[in-house]
Amino acid sequence: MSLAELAGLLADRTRATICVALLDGRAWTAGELAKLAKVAPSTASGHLSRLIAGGILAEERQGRHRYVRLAGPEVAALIEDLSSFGAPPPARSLRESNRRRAEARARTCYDHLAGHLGVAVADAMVRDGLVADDAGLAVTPAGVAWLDRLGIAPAPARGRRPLVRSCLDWTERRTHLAGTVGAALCAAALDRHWVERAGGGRALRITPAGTTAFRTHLNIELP
Amino acid sequence: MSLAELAGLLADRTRATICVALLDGRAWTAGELAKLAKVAPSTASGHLSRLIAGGILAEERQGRHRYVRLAGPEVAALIEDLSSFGAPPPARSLRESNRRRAEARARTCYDHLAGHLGVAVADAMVRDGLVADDAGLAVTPAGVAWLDRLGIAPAPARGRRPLVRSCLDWTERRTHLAGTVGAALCAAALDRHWVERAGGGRALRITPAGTTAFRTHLNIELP
DNA sequence: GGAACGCTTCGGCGCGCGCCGAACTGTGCC
DNA sequence: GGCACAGTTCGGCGCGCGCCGAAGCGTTCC
Repeated sequence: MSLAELAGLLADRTRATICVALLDGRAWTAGELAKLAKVAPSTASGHLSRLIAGGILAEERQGRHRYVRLAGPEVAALIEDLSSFGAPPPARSLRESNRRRAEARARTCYDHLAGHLGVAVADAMVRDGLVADDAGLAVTPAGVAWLDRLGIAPAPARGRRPLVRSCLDWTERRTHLAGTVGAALCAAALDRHWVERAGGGRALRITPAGTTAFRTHLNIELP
Repeated sequence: MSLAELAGLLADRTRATICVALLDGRAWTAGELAKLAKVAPSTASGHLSRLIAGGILAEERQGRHRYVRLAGPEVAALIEDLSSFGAPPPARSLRESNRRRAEARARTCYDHLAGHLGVAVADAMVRDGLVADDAGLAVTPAGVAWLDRLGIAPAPARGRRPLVRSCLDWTERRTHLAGTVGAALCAAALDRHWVERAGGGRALRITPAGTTAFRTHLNIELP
C-alpha cells in the first residue's frame, strides 16, 4: 500500500466521516454508518469493503449484521493526527453545535478521554507527579502506585504501543493522555460510571459520582 | 481543512511522490520535482500550488526559481507516519533497487538520521544511558552532558516540538531518534562531515571520519 | 412457509480531476 | 536588445470513482 493509496482511502468525504465516527472506539453496523454518512446502504457497503481491504477497519460478522471498528490504536492515532492538522469546519446547525459543545466538555478519543475533561486529567496527573512530561510523557513510580491503589491495571504492553502517549486535543489545542494507561483510565471511568456515553456519539456525560471521584483522586474541580 | 480534504492532497500519486522527495528536508525547485515525478512542468506547478494552499508545503521564490519545502516538522512526521503504515511497493529497476539499498544503510528522515545508521545511533544512546526509553523516549542527564561535551546544542523548544520523539523506521521496522535532539545530531553529523549527501536523494554516505566518530562517541562499529 | 430486514452485487450516470500542449510572463545572461 | 530558460495559465481530453436504484442473498422472527 503506497502513501497515495492509503491517503486515497481517507480522501473521500463519506469514508472520512465513517472513520471519524469510529474514533469512539466502538463497533458500528454498516447500516448505522450509512445513515450517519447520509448515503445509500449500497454505497456504504462498498466503502466499508475498501477500508477493510486497506487495513483501516476490521470487521466482525454476526448474523445479518456487519460490525466494523478501527483496525487498531495505530490507525486511530493516524486519523486523530490527520484530523487535528487542520482547523475543523464550522458547525452548520444548532444540533451539531450542541453536539460539538458536549464533545468539547468530555468525549472519548478512540479509547481514551479527551476534551476539557481529558486535558484536566492530564494536567492534574502531571501536577501531582503521577506523570512526568519532561521531553515526552512517562509514568512516574508515584503514578504506578496511584494506578495500583485505584485498582487500574493497564493492559500489558503488546506490540509497540507506548504506556503513555500524548495526543493533541483539537478542541483544547493542548495534549491529553493516550497510550495503554490512557485507555485503562478511560475504561475504568466508564466501568465505574464516572462518565457515561451521551447522545450516541463520542460525547460523554460526567456523573455526580464522577465529579466526586475526580475531585477525590485527582483534585479536579469540575463545573 | 477537513480530514478528507487533507488526505485528498496526499491521495494523488504525483503529489505523494513530491512529498516523499521533500522528506529529505531540503528545498527543491518546481522543475526538479516535475522531472522527478515524470510530469509536465505545468502539471507540477498546479500540484505545488495546491499543496502550498493546503499548508503542506512552504514556498520561497528566488528570481525565476520557485523553491518549495515541507511546511514543518509536524507535516514531515505526518507523512512519515502515513508512508510507514503500509509495506513499500517492490523496486522496479536496478537503479531504484540500488537507491533503496543505499537509503537502507543511512538516510535522512526530514531532518534527522534514519536507516541502519539511525537505528544504530538510537540503540547505542539507549544502551549507554543517554536516552531512556521506558514508556516513551526522554533524554537523561547523562545525555544532556554528552550532547554538551560534543558541542551539540538542540534548538530551543519552539512550539510543541518534543526534545526527542521516536520515529518508526520503515526499512528497519524499528524506531530511531527524531525531535529537536535528532535534528541537532543530524545537522552536526552533516556539518562535521561524518556523513555526506549521496546520489541527490535522501541517501547518506558515511565518511571515514564518520566511522571513527561514531566508534569514539557511541561505540558503534559500522561496516 | 412467509414476510421483514440487513447487507451485497451490478449496471448506469455524471462529476471531478489529473494530464498535456500551447501560449504567455518574468528573470537572467550575453 | 535579444535569446534562453523557469514557471504559469488556459483549454480540452479522458479516466476514475462516488452515487443511486433494482435485484438478489442470507438471517431472523412470526
